[in-house]
Amino acid sequence: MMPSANLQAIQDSPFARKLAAFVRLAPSDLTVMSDLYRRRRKFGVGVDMIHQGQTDQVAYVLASGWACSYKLLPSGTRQIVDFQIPGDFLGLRSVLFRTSDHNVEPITPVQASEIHQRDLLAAFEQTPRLATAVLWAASRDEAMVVEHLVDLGRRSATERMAHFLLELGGRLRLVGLADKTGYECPLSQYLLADAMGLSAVHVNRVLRELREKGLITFQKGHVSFDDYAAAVEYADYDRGYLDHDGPLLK
Amino acid sequence: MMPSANLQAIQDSPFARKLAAFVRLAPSDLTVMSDLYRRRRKFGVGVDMIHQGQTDQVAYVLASGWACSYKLLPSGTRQIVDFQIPGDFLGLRSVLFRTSDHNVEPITPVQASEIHQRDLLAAFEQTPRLATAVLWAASRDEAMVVEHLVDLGRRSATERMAHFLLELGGRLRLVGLADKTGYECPLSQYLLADAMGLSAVHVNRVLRELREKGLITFQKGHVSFDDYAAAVEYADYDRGYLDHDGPLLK
DNA sequence: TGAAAAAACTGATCTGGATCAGCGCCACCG
DNA sequence: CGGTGGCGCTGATCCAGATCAGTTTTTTCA
Repeated sequence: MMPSANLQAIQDSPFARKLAAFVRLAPSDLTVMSDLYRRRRKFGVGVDMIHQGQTDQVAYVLASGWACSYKLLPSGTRQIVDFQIPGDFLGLRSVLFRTSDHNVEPITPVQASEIHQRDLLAAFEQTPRLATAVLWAASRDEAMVVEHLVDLGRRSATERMAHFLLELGGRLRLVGLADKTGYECPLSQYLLADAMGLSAVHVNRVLRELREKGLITFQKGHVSFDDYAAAVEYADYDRGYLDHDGPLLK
Repeated sequence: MMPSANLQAIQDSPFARKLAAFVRLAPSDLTVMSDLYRRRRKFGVGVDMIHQGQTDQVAYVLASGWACSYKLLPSGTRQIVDFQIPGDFLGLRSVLFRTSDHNVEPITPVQASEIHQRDLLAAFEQTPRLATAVLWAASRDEAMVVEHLVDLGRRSATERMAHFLLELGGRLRLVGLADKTGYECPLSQYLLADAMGLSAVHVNRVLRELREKGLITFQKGHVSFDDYAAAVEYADYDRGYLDHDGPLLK
């Protein structure tokens, strides 16, 4: 039997907090999650966690730290597809489906729980609610990639940045790492540039513009929403799929 | 018992051809697919097949015709996220996961088979191979969305167009609607513009450039590869995840 | 079969963001 | 404690692609 202190610990983990936003988790779900969560690993900055072509049947759940998934181009530039924050799955696709076609790299030192395919599938059989929650989370992550695509295709650099910072805030809020006023953010302007399809120089100017517009300030590793409502309006940010209160499925 | 003429018909369908590229399908798989494939519907151009916020537990497999999924922006512009061609699933996400967050619109008159959630899940239970094949196909579609994101973020308009036309060719080849020399393509320059994040005017110039470079010609609804190898090189097109011969899983 | 609408195409001009070249400010560390 | 490399920041210049304003060709359909 699991000691209840342990159960409390898993309940407070970013992973559980995030899934709890999608379904109401029973104590038995938490026990299963706690088992999944056991095998901890650390990654230093600059050490790829997953690289292109890798076919391992292993995924991770981020416990702490930030990472990013990206694709390299022959020109030497890269496109960051998504950032991973605590509670996020990483390599879920390569476990459920096929081989990975992009790299994942830590941005800060990372602690992550290694999850093997068979353990995940076994857990899904034990608690279908967990499977539902994980698939919903995966589904949300994909919706964000689509939103990111719209960003790159049809929004101006400044709208794009505002949209991105709002979305990141929504995700962090889900795991208790942000509130309505702002959040800590370890992303350099170079990383932002690689994600937004901009040059680092222009990222700097765009951040200045958002600050001068009185919408969002990003300085010294901290993002603050100076006028949340106006920023939402400006960026055409649809909070529906991220900002909601309480589990969607009771 | 299913008459073998019928079995032949389903085997020649784009849906079966596509899945057969991922797994070797047994006759029993084909029988199950044929059942799924039964409920045919037609859609005229301009009639949305799926629209934002819809929560129906229904998906389609395109039997003939082309469609596109897109998101509208308040500015009135739109971003096309992906095109659907015969054999493609459409709304699979909304069936497996949650509500749809984008619109799907036919580009040409479309024939599609309606597939209900319970039928799909029942089919998966009967033939796990089918489930594997469908999930692999879904996985490939997502890889394409990521590739599209890289297009928009980090490739020039001309590279982007070349990459897109090559990728489309690869997809069409999988269902027997293209060969190495080219394919029929009903996309207007306006549609291309909405997909590539460009203006229609610029799409026109980009197509001219590709023609003058001797790489790809797109005229009168027909795409032809004038120098396939050079185009692949120019566009940094990774054929790995699309162009392969024979099923990946024997 | 002829008019109207849609699509392809073109030239001229403008602009958002890239690129180039640099400065100042830490944090690290030998 | 002086050097060095990373990061934030700035001004000047350039260019890919948008926008504007059409003309021509093709398709549609009454």
